[in-house]
Amino acid sequence: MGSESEERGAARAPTGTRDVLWPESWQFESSAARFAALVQGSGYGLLQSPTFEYSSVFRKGIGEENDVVGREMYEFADRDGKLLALRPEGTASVVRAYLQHRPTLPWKAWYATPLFRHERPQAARYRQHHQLGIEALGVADADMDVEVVWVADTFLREMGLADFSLHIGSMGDGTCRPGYVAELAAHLSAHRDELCDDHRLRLDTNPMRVLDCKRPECRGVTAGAPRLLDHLCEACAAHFDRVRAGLDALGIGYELYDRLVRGFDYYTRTTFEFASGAIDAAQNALGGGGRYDGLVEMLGGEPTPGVGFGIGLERVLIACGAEGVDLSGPPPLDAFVVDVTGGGAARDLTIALRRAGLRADRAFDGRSMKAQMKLADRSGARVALIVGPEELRAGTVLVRPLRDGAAQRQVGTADVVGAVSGEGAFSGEGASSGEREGT
RNA sequence: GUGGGCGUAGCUCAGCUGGUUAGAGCGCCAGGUUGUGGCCCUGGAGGCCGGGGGUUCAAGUCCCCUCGCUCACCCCA
Repeated sequence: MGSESEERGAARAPTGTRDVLWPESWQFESSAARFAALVQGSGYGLLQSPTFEYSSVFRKGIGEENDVVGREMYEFADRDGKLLALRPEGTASVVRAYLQHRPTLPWKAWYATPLFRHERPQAARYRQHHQLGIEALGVADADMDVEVVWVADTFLREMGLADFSLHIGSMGDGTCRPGYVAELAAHLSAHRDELCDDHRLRLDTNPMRVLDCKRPECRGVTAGAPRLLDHLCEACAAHFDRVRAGLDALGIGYELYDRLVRGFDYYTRTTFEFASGAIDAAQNALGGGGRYDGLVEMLGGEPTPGVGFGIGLERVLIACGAEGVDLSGPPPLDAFVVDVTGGGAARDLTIALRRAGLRADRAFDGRSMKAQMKLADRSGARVALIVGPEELRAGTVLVRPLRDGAAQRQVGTADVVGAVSGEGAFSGEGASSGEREGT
């Protein structure tokens, strides 16, 4: 243990974390960009908030007896003795920011953030992972629940996923849940001896957790337990009906889960989860969310409704891999400059290309032409721009296409940018938006 | 927090019942082609065989400890 536990040798990333190198990292930035486009196009604005908060933000919102806050949170005192915590989930921070700045309601915010939990790592589970999420505060309308589910569902589909299912349920609210929990507790207590070891003990702190237990002992008991959905008050039942009607209207399929209990205390009414059918691991939840009409109050504000979701980016990408989704790679370079005259031409030409809005790179250290050509090939560039003694003398550049069989040709130095553009630069993106001033 | 599996070159791995200078493929570098990538050929660099201790004439190979990775439980994205 202790600070000297690291063995001699290369430094390494902390347990449960990982480095994502190029080009794999492209999947992260492109997915986040896709998400941003979707939510911004749906009226959500980015909330950029600190990665750590005062611990109380999470303790009050998530619930002390929840593992995420009780056992897994990275919590520490800073140099001023303030108790801080690295963000273990996304929603509480958004609500805290709302309370601090009081943006006009309804407030629709989105975020992309790393989350930290000190768990034992395993497949598809890390100590630092990334979530993309949205939160809508100040709207009680069931149609907002539907919108939130639609956004999540749409994002997953835009990522190319198809093999996943949506589970929805309702947690009730302050009117109906207490009565239900009492009834559930009574049922469970009557069968206390039949429960698994863990839940025999935890039964009293949070009876609803037992519904989540996968052990056969608990399953046996909960199979005959009173169902939450049968105990919703009129208002909650009507809300849930409207959510379901909305999903039906939008053609979003789902399965009803009468025992869907999300981990955090703040949920009320609608809860939902997306589970991948493709991930070959125990951790197949892609994301989830729900309504949390009591959270603002729990953190010290007036009663304010809210609903949102968080999606695990790593899991989405794992699911894409499992489903064989062909995630597009990064756009290739337009040109790679090969200079065998000392490097001065490469220096000037490369910068000129970049100033013209082209994607360009070059070789350094005066490597052999063969070595530079290998780098050009490996870079993925569409063309190599070769400058040798002849070109230097003639004031030209040899434009050599690398991706197709087209013939190479000499181009005057002043015309290189145009020639490279003409080879199909930016063919995918806005065709003529690349040019700046005419140079 | 609990349990299982595994730690040999940058990567994926081979090293039989312990026996001399530890191997392959890929990747990398160089040369074959003195102005040209992708294919091919040749050569090269690169390993305290995770770390420590023990058994033995001898350990990458056996034993113990430790660190790390990994999978599952728990919990969760």
